[in-house]
Amino acid sequence: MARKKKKEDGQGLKKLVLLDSHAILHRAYHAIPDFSSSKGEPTGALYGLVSMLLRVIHDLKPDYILAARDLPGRTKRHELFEAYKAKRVKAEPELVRQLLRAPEVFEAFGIPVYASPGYEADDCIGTIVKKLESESGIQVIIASGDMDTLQLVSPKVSVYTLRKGLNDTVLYDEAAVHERYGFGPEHVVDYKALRGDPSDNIPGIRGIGEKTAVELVQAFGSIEDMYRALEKNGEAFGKQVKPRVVELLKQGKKDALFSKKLASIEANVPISFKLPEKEWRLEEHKTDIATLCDEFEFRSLKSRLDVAAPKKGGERQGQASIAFTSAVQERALKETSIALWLLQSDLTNPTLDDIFHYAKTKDFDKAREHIFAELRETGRLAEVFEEIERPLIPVVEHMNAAGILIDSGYMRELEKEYVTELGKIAGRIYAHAGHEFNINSPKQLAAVLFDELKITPAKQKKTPGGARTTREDELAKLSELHPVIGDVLAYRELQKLLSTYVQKIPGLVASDGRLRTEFIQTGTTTGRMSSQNPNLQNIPIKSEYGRRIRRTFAAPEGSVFAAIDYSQIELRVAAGLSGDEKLSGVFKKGGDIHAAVAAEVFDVPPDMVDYEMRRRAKVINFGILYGMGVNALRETLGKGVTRDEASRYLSDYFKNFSGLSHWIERTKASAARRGFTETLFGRRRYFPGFQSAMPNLRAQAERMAINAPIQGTQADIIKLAMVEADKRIESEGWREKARLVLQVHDELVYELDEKDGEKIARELRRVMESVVPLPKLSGVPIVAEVAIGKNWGEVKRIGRK
DNA sequence: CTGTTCACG
DNA sequence: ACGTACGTGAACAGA
Repeated sequence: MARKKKKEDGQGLKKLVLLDSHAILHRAYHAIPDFSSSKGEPTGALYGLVSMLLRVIHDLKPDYILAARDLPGRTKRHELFEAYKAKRVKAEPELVRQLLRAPEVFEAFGIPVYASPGYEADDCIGTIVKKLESESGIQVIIASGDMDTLQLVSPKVSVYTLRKGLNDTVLYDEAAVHERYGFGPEHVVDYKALRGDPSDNIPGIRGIGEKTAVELVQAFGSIEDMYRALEKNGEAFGKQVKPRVVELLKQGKKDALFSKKLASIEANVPISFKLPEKEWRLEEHKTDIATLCDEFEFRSLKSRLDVAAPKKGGERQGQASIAFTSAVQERALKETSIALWLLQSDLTNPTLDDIFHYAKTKDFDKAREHIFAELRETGRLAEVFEEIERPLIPVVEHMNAAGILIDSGYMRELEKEYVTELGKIAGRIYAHAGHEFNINSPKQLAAVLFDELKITPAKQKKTPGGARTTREDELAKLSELHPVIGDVLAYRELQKLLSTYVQKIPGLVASDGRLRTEFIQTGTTTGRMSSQNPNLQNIPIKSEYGRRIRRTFAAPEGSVFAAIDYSQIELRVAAGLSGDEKLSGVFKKGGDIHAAVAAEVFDVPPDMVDYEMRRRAKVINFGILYGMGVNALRETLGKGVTRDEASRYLSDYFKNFSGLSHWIERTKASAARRGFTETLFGRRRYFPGFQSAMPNLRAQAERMAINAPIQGTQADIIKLAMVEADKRIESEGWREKARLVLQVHDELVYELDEKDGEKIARELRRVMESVVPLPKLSGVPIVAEVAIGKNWGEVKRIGRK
């Protein structure tokens, strides 16, 4: 299977990997700063280099490997521009020591290194690439620590680079460059010419940032074409480009043309390049690499090489073994980083280095042993690992791989509409202000509102940094004072939705139409998951403009979405954990929890609870979950509620729900005494700073200590539900009919076969509701609701039947 | 790179 | 008298 796939991918081409040695070393040096051998010699950059080489060999399975490097001394670019790479000349001695030893690594791997005095590695790479492009049958992949070589991408050339840290790699081919920038590789230099590149000291045009540069290149292509358009017909140009930008372009023409020269990679470096006669084989270099790993004390890297003696035949045997051990290693790294996170919940998404650091060893096997031994000592944490986190790994992997279908056409419609609307609102704001300014700048906005328009808040709130705040909730209080406030609030909402979602998502959709996030199992201190690149756990819903964004999340032909969410799960958990009889009683009886609590707190019969009473009860209910104090409650209730009233609400609440009140006190005390809190299933969160003398810090720790077991138990429950639901899908034979696509803390979204959707959804709900045995939560039932629809924005509740 | 703001639960 | 709600990720401005 794997072999066949490989052939199709490669289309019969030989793969050549071209490495930028120093770029990788620099990157690795900063990612792993304080790695050293037992003799105290710094080895982080070298470790990163070897790790990257092994990764490249495993991921790309090259037929040839070459490298290029810079030589010390002035380059052609220095002659062009004195400041060029000024920031880089002073490398730290720890890095220099490692740069000097890098040739040993390439020697061991049997990789030839090209260099030419006066030229940079990129230029050597450019030259080699150009020579190879005319040669048929070779596919080139440039492996680099930065994005400088993107301009070389072509149908036969792609760039393999590190997104962040050392483990997250990405492969840019032409389509990926288009996806990332909205223009092709041939215009990457034009983009740099405008925007500049601070890390390379390419100036660009001051005042033009990423966004403007992208727009200009998309509109005009090369900067030469752009300036031609500007000079030939300034009026037409002015219609397309903001006056401010036109002015910057005129002023900065010299800078732009010069920057383009600096950013351009040369293809005429005098090197005698010839394709090696023999293809590169891992098998032939294994012994040398192993010796090198011993020398540098890279035990875990050596173990990636350390496989059973190759069997006869199969020319790719060596590489297949590496692929296999690497997969095993990755899984072991996962199983281990989760364990570490359970022990140290503040250490979200721990890396290999965190593991080494914690276990005080660079031997992976020893580190793993150490961490799991500690986990077993705590007893219940080991259970959380075995029962919840470990079985969850494949479920999350599947969810990440599945992605979710996006209706890109609809998204583009939204973009047009939002852009138009935003323009109108901005126009009104400028009219009020009497001039244009950057509404996105809190500083400029504050100046306009508070100085120029003289809008005076009753109480001028400050940001933590001391500036006058322009936060939504503070501005909302001023809406009666000036009509511009409403426009500013509307502008903010739309601008946020537009830039964060509507304009961002289409560029992230893969060629199969699906958007893939990375759900991180260890992403929070409380036990919840997080989602990134992009974050799909904060897709809007509250406003109509926001809800329409959810409508672009679509079920494919023949499928429906089922969104199954827990109903008031945190409050139920609080009732269950505390065992508070009244609160538990309300949940056992069923019905409207906020109204029921209002009846108790305001001491009226249930049918006398009005809208405002229910609203206040709801605010208090949520506040309790976060350990809210009197002042925060007063502020959140709003509507002129006084401090005394707020204080009375709280005391009435705790008088009524004394079980909850006692639980809160017990939890605080226990956190202070033991240094951690525990969820229903035994997950811990540690509080190192609980003993702080400063009252505000202590209060903050107390609030966290109340919230952690509640939020954490909720996380336990939904994670367990994900595992159990997956088991059910397997045992019922629903693999083809049901797949989990999203988890949003209290909600699971499945893509279900249209015909059996309702049936399957009801069963999954039952699974979600039954993962916690009733007595475990003082008899408080866990309830989930099912909603079904063709897209995420239009799911409709279905009954229980 | 930090501070501010804001989307979600 | 006061800086007081928990947990995230992301865009943008400005240094």
